[in-house]
Amino acid sequence: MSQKEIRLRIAPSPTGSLHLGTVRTAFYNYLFVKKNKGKFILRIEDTDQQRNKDEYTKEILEGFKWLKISFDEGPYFQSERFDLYKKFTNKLLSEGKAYHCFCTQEELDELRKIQRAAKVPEKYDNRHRNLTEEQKKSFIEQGRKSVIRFKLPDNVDIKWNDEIRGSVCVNTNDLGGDPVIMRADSVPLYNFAVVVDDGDMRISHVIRGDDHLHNTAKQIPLFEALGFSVPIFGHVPLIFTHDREKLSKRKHGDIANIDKYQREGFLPDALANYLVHMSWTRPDKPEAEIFKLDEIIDLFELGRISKSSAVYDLPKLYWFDNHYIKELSVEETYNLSKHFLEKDLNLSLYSKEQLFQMIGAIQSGLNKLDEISGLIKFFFDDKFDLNTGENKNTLSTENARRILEKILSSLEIINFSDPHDCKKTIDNIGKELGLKGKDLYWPIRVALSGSNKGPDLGLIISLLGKEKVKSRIEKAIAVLV
RNA sequence: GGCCCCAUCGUCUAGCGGCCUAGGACGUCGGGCUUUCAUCCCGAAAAUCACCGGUUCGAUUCCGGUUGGGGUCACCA
Repeated sequence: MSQKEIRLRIAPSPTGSLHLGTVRTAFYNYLFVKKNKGKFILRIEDTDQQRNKDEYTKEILEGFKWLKISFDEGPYFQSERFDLYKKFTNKLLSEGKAYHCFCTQEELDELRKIQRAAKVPEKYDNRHRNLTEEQKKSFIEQGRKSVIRFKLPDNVDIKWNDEIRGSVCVNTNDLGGDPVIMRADSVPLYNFAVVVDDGDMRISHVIRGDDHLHNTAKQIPLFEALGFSVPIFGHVPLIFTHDREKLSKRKHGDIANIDKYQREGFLPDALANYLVHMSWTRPDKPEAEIFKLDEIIDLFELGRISKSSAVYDLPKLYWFDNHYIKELSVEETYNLSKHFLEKDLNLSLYSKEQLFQMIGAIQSGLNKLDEISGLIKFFFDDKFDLNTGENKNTLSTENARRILEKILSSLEIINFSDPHDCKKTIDNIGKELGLKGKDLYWPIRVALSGSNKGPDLGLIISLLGKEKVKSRIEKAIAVLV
């Protein structure tokens, strides 16, 4: 046998924006492709005209771009390949491997009702599998439409060696009866379109979510019936919520969709690292959790992907993101968060250098980039509340008043151009008044920034400048009264 | 309910028969460094390796069962 080309695909459906689980399997696919010098293909599974939306397709494409996942082929759209599905349906039909089923929805519902009452598994009973010509004619004369079903072999164990789970076996009798592969309006159904495409595109490895395990058992006979070679499968564990159920677009849209992470300013490298590391550790040094995708390509093995589902944990994601944010230069951080800053703040108030100083002072505390505005907002306006409990407590002491008044009268001797000088002046004032530490700094902090925590005080004073320091301290003193 | 999958600290995991009185990371708590917060550094608590039987001189590691959790059972994908 000649060496088969390594070809993998990711096949999202535009019935929603890009799902976190899809992204994770995409990363695993990507890693495997790169390691084996294969081709990566993007296919959009848009056969469900009811639920598809163009904007989702756009979001999916943009999502992959943002994540720096690129494809060698595609995107292919299933909606543009209906002729192909039709052709293969006819092939199966002519070979007697598929048949017309004239059942109405009502008949199917009735069947299910009976099965449920009898407490037997609900499945199609293949009743139209061997219709006579007369019966068919009669149905057609009644004006009934027909779908096309695939003849699933009876009572056969479908076995495959899963790259992640090991050997898996499902009996065809537990697959729900002969599956519909094409509707009366010639729209192909998922399990059929997938097999036609995977076969036609010569996909060598199908790495997909665990929830497809039974679909795989359904699809293998289809590959064989169609005359395609069966790809190698690998089923990656699902992502769970803390409630231990699978992360779904509908129920957990707030965390399941990738655009959230894009919008809130997570770094793609952090997301990739977190998602991959969730179920995979490097073999050379498992304790090394921080890695970029490109660093682990050679180390990657599907077999090291954990079999059990992993619970999504935001704090851990934050830790990864914080790590990568700290690796950024101030300028990179500025560029990446510029749209947040421009939206929330009047940037013209400060020079770029001053902005860089602000960012440099708070960068190491960021879990995600959109937190940045909130942390430096006080530089831009004094709309913070001095009357809240903690602020009020800090300001309403006799010492606070002495400090603030002293600063007001010392405005002329402060060298605002240098943070260190600013700090030194404050310390000198402290010495004069016999105050230091919190007693000295907190009232000033609160008066200038509305909080007793934040960046270096000297930096705050320096960047704020004489006028703002003056007005804010006056305002604070007024509150004391 | 049928079928299938899974099972180590709260969470993610290392472990592939003796190195394990189970290691790392996040989180939590305590301490140090800082005027404060964050970062950083140090330390602690945290898993009778779900349970019960085997196999073995020896099981977290192998086998079987039980329990628990999950997935899936469409003319959705």
